[in-house]
Amino acid sequence: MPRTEEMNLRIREEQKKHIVKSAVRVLARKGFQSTKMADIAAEADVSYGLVYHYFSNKEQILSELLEEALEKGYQNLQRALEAPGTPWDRLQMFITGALQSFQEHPEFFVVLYQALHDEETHKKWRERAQSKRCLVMDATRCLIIEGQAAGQIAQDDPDQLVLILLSFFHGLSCAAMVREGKLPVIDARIVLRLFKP
Amino acid sequence: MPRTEEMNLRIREEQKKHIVKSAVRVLARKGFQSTKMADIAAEADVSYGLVYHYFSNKEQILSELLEEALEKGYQNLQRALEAPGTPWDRLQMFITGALQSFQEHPEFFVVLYQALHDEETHKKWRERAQSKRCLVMDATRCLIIEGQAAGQIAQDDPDQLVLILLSFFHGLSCAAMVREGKLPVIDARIVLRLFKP
Amino acid sequence: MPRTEEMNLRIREEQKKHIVKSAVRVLARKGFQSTKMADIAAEADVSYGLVYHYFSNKEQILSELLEEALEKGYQNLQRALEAPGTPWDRLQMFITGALQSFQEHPEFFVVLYQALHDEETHKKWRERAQSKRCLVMDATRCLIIEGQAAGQIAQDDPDQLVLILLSFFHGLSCAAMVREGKLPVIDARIVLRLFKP
Amino acid sequence: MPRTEEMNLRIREEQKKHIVKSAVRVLARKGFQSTKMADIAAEADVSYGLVYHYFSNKEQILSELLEEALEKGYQNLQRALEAPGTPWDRLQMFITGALQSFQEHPEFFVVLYQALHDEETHKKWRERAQSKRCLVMDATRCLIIEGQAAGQIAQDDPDQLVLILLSFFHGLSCAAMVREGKLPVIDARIVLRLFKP
DNA sequence: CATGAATGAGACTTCATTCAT
DNA sequence: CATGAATGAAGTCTCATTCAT
Repeated sequence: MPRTEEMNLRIREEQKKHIVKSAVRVLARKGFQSTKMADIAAEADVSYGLVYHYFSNKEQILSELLEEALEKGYQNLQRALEAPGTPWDRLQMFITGALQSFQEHPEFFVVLYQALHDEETHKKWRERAQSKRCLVMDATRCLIIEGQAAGQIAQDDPDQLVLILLSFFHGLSCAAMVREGKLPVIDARIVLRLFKP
Repeated sequence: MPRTEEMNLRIREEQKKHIVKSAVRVLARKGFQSTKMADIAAEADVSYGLVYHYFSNKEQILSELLEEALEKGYQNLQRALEAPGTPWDRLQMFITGALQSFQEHPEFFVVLYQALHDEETHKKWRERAQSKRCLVMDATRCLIIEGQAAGQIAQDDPDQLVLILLSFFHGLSCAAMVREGKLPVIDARIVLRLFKP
Repeated sequence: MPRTEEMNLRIREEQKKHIVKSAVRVLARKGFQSTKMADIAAEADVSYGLVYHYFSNKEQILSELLEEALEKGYQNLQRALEAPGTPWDRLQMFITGALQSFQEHPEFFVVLYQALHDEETHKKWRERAQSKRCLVMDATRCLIIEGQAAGQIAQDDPDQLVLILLSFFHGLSCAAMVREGKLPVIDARIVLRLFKP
Repeated sequence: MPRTEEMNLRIREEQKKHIVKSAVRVLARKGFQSTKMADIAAEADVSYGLVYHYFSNKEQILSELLEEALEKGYQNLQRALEAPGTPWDRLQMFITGALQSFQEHPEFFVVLYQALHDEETHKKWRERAQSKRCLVMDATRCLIIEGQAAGQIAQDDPDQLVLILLSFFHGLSCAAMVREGKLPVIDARIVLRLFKP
């Protein structure tokens, strides 16, 4: 009895997801250049020939993965921005959500930061990552300015505040990656003090 | 008549320094794996053969460079710890000094963070970098605890405070690297708010 | 459906053997240093990438090849030593067998002699080759001494007799290599005159 | 006071000789390909720049050295051939002289044999070495035939006798090279038994 | 769908050779 | 005459990718 079309489709779907999930772990640990196709295949416990069944090349894997990561990174901000409540409430929501994301999936963010900073990343992806980052920075700046207008946030240079917050996020996801699980859970209230008037 | 012994020595000395200085720039931009020897040679404007005249291989360059970076990274902390004044004063000094270092030589710190996190870095160097990082974390934690005892620093979990500060430093040096010069100068007073009781 | 496990194994087995067989020919002609991986690949009529699929580096090929050569070189002596008959009979058997080996597979012996004499050979292999040579020398010396006691072999210094015989073998295999086929077949009786009382 | 012309000349002469003498030792130990210019310079205890003062390149050193070696190798045979006495006397003289040469300067002969057998040697030199070897073989064969006619030498195939003798010489010089000094001195009378009727 | 044998571009590294001093 | 800094061609080796089964 031959496999049904549908079964094949489901197998494809699952294998692809499985490979991406494995890839993101290795990529976060080693970086794009250092990660060999064989590493990804080994982590996914499949032959490297199979990886080429599902992805046309190494870059393709990074692409799919970054797409997902960008999505993840933005969702949280969106949710916070669109939430009801004062600017302070929304800032708090953003930070809390971000902290949780980093704790849960540092790999995605580490890969994202690599793509953002590594000169070797294909231009197309670096630019997409950078433009997304700009969006995040702008949105965060707006939120801060709004909060300052409402007297809820300290009257410092918003650019500095944004830079401090996002730099902290970057460093935190790297730390979470290396010492997975052995990291203290960060209390959002401490971070929020940065913004206290 | 051959070149004098002394002249040769000076040439060697200067070329080596020149190559390391060039290397740190490229390495910070591209990462160890992505950086080709040809890239380093091109940045230093010498033939790649010459690079091998002075360093036995790529790893050797990283070694010399990390040695220097570890030194740089630690000096600032040492100075702050040994300074007179209250714990708060010393914390302020440490943060101010660190912010300045990142502004001036982000390359060194970025390479250092790469070595710290990249699984591909030769074990010897990853371990040295990690043990130095532990020293920095411990010293910072002590300073914080002292400050808390003196009532100058918020009574939060010192581990969290340390992690937040160092993560921020990491992210900041990466940001400084990518957008050299186009970054707002961070006011230490904002960062210090993290520690305000 | 993937190739069966067994087929892959057989392919591996055969390709490895094929490459070693090709390698020994080139190595005997050019020597280890002068033999490029490309030469070996060309002789085996495969890409040089494939050579690395089966051997981790050039040295590894030499290793496997020397292992085989040492085996070959010793077998003949063993057979002769363990044969029934007078010492003279056994000496005759040894010489006859050796002459035939050199005629048939001079390559192996030439490579072996290179490893023995060339300072560049990895120490491990030079030592193994030398210790095997010592075994051969010792065994031959014993045989000679036994023959002398039996009055069948001339009463000369056994060390000289051994040295003469083995030196001749060495030179002969080199000559056989260079002028493959165009060499007169050596009559063992002439060589045996060296040992006539 | 500047150096006189004559002094310069003598210095040149001596340095050249010194470098060739050093080169032949290293070349015999390592082979042409494996011998780096730096090795030769180190053995001669001069800078490698100086080697290029005296020789235009590596091949040139080999050339001068082979010229000398060919000379050495032929002289002995010439002397023996032209000596008075029976063919047997002359054969004895040849063998005795050869044995002594190998004892004293195995390096030259080893390098000569390398050039003879190594496919990588510049064609010109391989051909010169081979044609000289042919001369030696021919002369030896003549001597043997003459001896056979006189009833002094065994009535075996002269080609085999020549091959055996020269193969032995080759092997012996290699052995002498490796274990310089620790070799028993070969008694020509044993070797002469090969030719006894 | 799945495997791993096979290929070759490209990076690392060595070392003969040139040249300024 | 003498030195060693500087260069780049050529070889070793890695690994992304193709393809037969």
